[in-house]
Amino acid sequence: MSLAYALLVSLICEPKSGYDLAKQFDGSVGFFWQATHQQIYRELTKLEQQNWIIAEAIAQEGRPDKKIFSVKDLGLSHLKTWLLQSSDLAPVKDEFLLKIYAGYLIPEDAIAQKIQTHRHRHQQQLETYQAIERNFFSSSQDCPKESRFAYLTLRRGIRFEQGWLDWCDEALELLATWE
Amino acid sequence: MSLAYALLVSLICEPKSGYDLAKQFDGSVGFFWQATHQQIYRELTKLEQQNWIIAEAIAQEGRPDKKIFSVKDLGLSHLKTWLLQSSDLAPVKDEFLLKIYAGYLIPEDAIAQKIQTHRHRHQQQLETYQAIERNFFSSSQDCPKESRFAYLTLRRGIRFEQGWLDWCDEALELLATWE
DNA sequence: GGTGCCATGTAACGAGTTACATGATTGG
DNA sequence: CCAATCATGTAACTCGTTACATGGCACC
Repeated sequence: MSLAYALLVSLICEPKSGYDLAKQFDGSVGFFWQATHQQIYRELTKLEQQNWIIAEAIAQEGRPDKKIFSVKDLGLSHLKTWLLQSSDLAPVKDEFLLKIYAGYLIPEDAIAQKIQTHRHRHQQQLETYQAIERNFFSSSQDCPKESRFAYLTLRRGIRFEQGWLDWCDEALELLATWE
Repeated sequence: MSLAYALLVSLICEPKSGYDLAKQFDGSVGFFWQATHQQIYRELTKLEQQNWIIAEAIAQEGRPDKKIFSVKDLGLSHLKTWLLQSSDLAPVKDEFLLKIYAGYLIPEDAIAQKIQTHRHRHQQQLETYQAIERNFFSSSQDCPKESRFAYLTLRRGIRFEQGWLDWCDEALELLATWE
């Protein structure tokens, strides 16, 4: 269900095709919602049937036609209703933590290695977020109105990654003292 | 796929029934992996067929029979192999962040209200985790060997919730200065 | 007498994944 | 010439959710 709303949010910013949506789900909205292109096409078909969005076929030279989707009034009003509803906390589903939990079953240096690798990946993700912060939100003061809320979510991303780094350091330290 | 391993991890600690597993998925393993009882029963049937686990029927007076599952050698070796494999970062899938991102579509005080509610829920979750820390891991020094890795995951939970609280405070402050 | 716990299960559906398919264009 | 990008789609599958079903026991 949320996928539909994620698509609407993205289409409101700017009408685009299924292909564009699939790509965009690597950045911005993609930082907190993911979908494959098959899921997206399926959902778009449904939304068009329900009259929440409308497609406009754009002929292109030397490439396949594009179907550009825009949000209709019906879609927008459903989206606003949904935005006002309260949402439960997102459940944590983390394979890595499951592996740590069962860590006593494998050698201790394998665990430390795992945490190191994990730390490195979060480090990289943090750098990605920080680059966005530098490029688009140089000063939180003069943040343009439209992107203020996007900035809030970016701040969450940065804190999230930093939190992981801190945990990795603590975990490695604890492991060392326990040896 | 991970569900199977989550079940194995729990069954290794202590053999139990599908019903017990479903309940237990509220605590401990349930903090980072969830499943409904139907998913669990379905998966247990499959694991038994694959010879990864074995069931023992326990007759009970005045209640339905119990089927207690234990992990077999085949299951344990598969689990260990899996534990050593590296895992990707868990994708963030968060409806709340999606709503914040689209926050410019609804009144600003509704957003602040949302963040307040959200903060309160994370506050409660944090207290749950802290209670566990106080009761079972009074001092990280004398943490019993078996629960050391569980303690690491608990520390992650605590940091995660604290991180949300900090973000909520920052977000509310930013909203106030922007008004 | 109704609600809730114990314990297991079926059925149907919706969401998400993986593989396959097409066909033209651009770049190394 | 091969791979990648653009752009859309079908098919088959697994994973996850919701509803329904049974049947005895304990508690208020």
